Amino acid sequence: MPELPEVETTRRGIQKPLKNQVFSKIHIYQPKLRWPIPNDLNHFLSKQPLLAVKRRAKYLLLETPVGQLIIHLGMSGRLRVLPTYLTPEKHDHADFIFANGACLRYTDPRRFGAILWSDGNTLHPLLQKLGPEPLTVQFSGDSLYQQTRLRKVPIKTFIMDSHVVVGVGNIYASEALFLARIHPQQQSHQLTKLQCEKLVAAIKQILKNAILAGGTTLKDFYSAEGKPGFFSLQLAVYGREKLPCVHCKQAIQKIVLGQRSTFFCGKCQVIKRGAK
DNA sequence: AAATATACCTGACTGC
DNA sequence: TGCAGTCAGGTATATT
Repeated sequence: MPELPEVETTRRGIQKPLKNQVFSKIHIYQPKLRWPIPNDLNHFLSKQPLLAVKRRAKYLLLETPVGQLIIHLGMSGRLRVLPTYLTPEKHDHADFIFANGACLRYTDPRRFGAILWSDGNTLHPLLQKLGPEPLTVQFSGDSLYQQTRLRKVPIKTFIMDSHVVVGVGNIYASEALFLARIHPQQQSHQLTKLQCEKLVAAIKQILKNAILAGGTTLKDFYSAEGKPGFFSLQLAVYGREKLPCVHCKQAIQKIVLGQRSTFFCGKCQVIKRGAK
C-alpha cells in the first residue's frame, strides 16, 4: 500500500530510465479508476518529452512542456517500466509507450488510484489544498503546535489529514507516534509544544528511513524496478498486535481510530494533558 | 464549522 | 469445495 516513501521510491525508479524520453502512444485498457482516465491523453502527450518526474504529497507529476500527467497509486497501484511492450494482464489499466520502445505500465487491482491530466496553466484542484511536505522546513514543531490548537481530534487522525501535512498514511502514523512516545488517542489540542516537536522529528525520521529502505512491502508493493521495500523489517508497532513492544516488551495493542487500524504500546505511549 | 461516516474496489483470509 | 462475510486502506465527498 503506497504511502509517501513508496511513492517516492516509485518516482525515482521511473525518472531514471524515462527522463527526457518522448511519449509515443498511450493505451487505456480500463479507464474506470477513482475518476475516469481522460480519453484524450494521446492528444496531449504524443511527441512530448518527459521533462521530469516530480512528486507532491502522494501524487506523481510527470512533467511535459504542455502540462503534467498526474498519477496517484491509491492503495494497490503500481508503476513499472518495461523495456519493451508486453501483452497486458489482469489489472493492467494503462500503458504509456515511449519512442525508444519503453513501456510505463500502470497496474491497480483495487482501482483506487487515478490518472489525470493538468494543463500548465492552473494548479489542479487536487493539489490546491494540500498541507506542507513532511520533509521540508515548512513542517515544523512550531507550525504543528499552532495547528493543533484549533482542532480536537485524536492526534493520529490529525497527522493523517492531508490539510495538516501530506504523506503520512496509516502505517507511518502509528510508527511515528510510537517513536515520539505519544498515545494515538491523545487529543490534538492537548499536545504540548515539546510533544509537537518530538512528533514532527519522528515523522521526518520515519519517512526518511522508509525511503532509504525502499518503502514498506507488506504484501503488494514493488518499486518500478520490481524490488520490494524493506522497511517492514523496521516496523515497531504496525501489524504487531499482541507481540512484545520492542522497547518495553509489553504487548502491542490494536484499536480503531477513524475507521483505521491503529497500533501502539500502552506503556510507552501514555496520554498527557497539555498545559493550557 | 468541525467531526465523523461513507463510498469506491478486489484479493486474501476466515468460518460455516 | 464453495460461499458469504470481513478486512485492508487513500482520500474526496456526504452526512451529522
